[in-house]
Amino acid sequence: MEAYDHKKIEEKWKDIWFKENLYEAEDFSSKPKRYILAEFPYPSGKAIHVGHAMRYTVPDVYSRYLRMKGYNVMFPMGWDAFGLPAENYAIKTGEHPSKLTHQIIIDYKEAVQRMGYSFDWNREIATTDPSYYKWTQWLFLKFFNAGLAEYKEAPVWWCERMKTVLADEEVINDKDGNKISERGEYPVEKRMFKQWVLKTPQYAEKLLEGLDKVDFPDTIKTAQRNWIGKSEGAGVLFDIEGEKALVFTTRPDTLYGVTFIAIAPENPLVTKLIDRVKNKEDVLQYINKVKDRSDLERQIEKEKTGVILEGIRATVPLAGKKVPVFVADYVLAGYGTATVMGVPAHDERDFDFAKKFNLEMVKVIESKEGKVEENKCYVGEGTMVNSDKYNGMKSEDFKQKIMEDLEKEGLGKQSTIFKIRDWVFSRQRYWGEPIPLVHLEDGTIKPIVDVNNPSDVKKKLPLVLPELPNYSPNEDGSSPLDRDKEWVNTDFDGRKAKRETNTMPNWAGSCWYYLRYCDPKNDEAFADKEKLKYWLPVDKYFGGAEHTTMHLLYSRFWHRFLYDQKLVPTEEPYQWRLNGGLLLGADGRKMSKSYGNVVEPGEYIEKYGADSLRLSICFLGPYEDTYPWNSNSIKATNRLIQTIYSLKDKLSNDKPTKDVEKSYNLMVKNVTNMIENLKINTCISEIMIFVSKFKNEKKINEDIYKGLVKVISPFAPFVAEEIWQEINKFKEWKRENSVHLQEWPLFNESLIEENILTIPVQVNGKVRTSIKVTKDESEDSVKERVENNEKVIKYLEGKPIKKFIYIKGKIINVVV
RNA sequence: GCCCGAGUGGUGGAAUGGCAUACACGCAACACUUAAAAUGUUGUGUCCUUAUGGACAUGCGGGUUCGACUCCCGCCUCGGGCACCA
Repeated sequence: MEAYDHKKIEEKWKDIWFKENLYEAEDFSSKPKRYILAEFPYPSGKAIHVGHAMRYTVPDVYSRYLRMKGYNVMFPMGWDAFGLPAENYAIKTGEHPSKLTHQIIIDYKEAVQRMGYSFDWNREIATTDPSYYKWTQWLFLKFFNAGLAEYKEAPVWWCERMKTVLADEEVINDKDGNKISERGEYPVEKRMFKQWVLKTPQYAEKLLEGLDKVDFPDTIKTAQRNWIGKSEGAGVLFDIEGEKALVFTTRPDTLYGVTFIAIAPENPLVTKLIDRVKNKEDVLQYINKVKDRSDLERQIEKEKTGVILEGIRATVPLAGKKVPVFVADYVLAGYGTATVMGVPAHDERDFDFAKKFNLEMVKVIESKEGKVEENKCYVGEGTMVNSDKYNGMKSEDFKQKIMEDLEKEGLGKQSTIFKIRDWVFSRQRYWGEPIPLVHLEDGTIKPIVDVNNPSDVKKKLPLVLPELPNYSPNEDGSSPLDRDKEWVNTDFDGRKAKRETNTMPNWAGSCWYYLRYCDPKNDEAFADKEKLKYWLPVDKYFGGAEHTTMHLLYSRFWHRFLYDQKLVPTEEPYQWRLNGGLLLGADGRKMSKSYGNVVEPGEYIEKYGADSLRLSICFLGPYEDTYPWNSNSIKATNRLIQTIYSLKDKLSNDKPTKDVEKSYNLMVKNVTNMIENLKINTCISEIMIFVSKFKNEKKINEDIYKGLVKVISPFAPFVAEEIWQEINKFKEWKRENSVHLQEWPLFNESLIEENILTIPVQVNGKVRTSIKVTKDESEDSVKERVENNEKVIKYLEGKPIKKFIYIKGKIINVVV
């Protein structure tokens, strides 16, 4: 009897599988395809941690299972190696990012291979590889040519610490409500900058519609819907001293309750009106003051602020009433038309503002539930009052009616607006894809290549990122690439030109990586159309919750645009999505070096083996939940493996006992169903239950043992292969003999079913005893026996039976 | 404030209308051992009871049902997202 030596076993199979590329996915195979994707890692430290192991183990188990079920499975892996995480790490270590990412990729690859993940290494990609980012640049130009990429001056988030702008999605709130960067958690502030943006709002409607067609958890769908933020309402034209002011409102039914107009300090209307304003100095002073206030200050300010434009009046359309006009910073510059019609009686914010400035309140909706108190704000629906000829209408009906009437007069129309903003797509950092555009001296911007001309593309792309010895960011917010004058100064059709020096954000490469996996080595196109047609959409996409409104939304946006360009065959990239939970430190806090609670998988692989680690990760609980790391559970899973391994010394051809046969078939049935439904944690329980029965047998039936080895092979691939080779007495390694290319075992339902069942008997819903019934016994016969059962009689206490319920094979309930 | 999600033993969790607490961890006792570790066996929701047995328990309060962790209504707590979005 030899002891289980995980080190020897795992080292051996890791190398053999890699050399063979055992898990190759075949383009155009006649087998049904399954595209299983787990988000690729971005290198931001020197080694993978156990959190990565959690993210990849479950998808790997599932991929391995599908392969054994006869699917042509693509389960690819790559490296998202551009961007801030890698560059910040490079700065910290003093190593050049290009050298550092190269080394990290080698380390990560070794680490994931040690975990036994069944990736198809022929499809490995790295976003930093020029042959990859050539196509990131090409795709960007598609956006540019379609008018969806624009160079635009706008208030954007600036991170002083990282010296770069960030997208809205990359800015989060800390515990105190301060705005910080998602990456690094540094403070950020709004600043005016000229930046490249991709116009996501133009795809807002399509991104919303697409959500109805995919199988995502509700949490993701609602989070994306909230982020896109669709509001339906009306655009209404007000006249302000001869200037047209468009107001967006979701409540046109409150039009007759308008008692003031408020416009954002940044609204250009202010400039148009300012010379006619009597208190010009006050207004300018207010605008200046507001400009210096951060968004945070604006938010925490309890009282609303603003200033009246003296001598200026607005006319409410249809009503004809004249109302005062204010500049107020509760009106946001970036949303709607930056102009609000103030209805204090029916909007909380307008109410607060009106109270502060002692403005008139006009109630136009009477609540259904009865009279609304004077000087209270009522936001519900009801009956119209104080609204001229419309009095008495239901507010819901009036909403329609007023829009029609406004439209007739050319004073308004239905309109829909979205919260989602332009996606700020340029960064003032070195480690990203260069944007393939040039600026001519007359200010025009041109792509460096005609994307529709293959020979031009071949000649001019990729635009390679120059090797800057000093890649640190500039203090003034310009790009480090600006310093490389030789690179910057170029020509375009014989004219002098300067290259665009901003780089793309770290999200760029991940927007389309799942497309590249379908055809990773193509030099003529980002991917072959037929291959995309074969593989897409991604059938199961596993990733992190933190990407819900970032990568997951961005890549849906790219994909939908590419679909409209007829470059991809499906409307949506991912058919199904599951967000994985986190693995916390043993102390229940987020794993972090500063807490000293980071768990390195290497330590556990060393001590117990990757198989044990994989099992204990699977066993923790559902994939989508978050858990503190518990090093004890790996001891249990290690014990399980040792037990299974030792059973091979008791092999025999003797018939198995009925009990073992039943238990085995039940285990196979349950594990099969559970993997299909991705309930991986309970699979381990089922295996444990069977093994603890099986191990007590004096002799181990060989066929059943082989079945067991196949069942554990997706979970513990190394030890399964080792046992499989040995018990089949394969002299030398042959690819087709790998346990991982075998067929998933079948189960025999008839061996699981029992003829005699033990059924619990309830009296008034409480279990009091149980009786044995045969499978086909009639209800009458069961009833008779229950009625005569001693215990039942005792609990009936002589009362007559009101109702007798027998759910076949499950339960009996006697009601008195 | 609004929108999602979740609350089950000492701990991770199982059970989607049918025997609540599977499977583990931890703990305790015992066996093996000079001893410890490892391993194995048994026990382990709470309360009453010597036992047999019984009562109560899935955040709280109601409801539907023969039967509710599961479905419905109202709260509480925690986690996450959005947040002056007109």
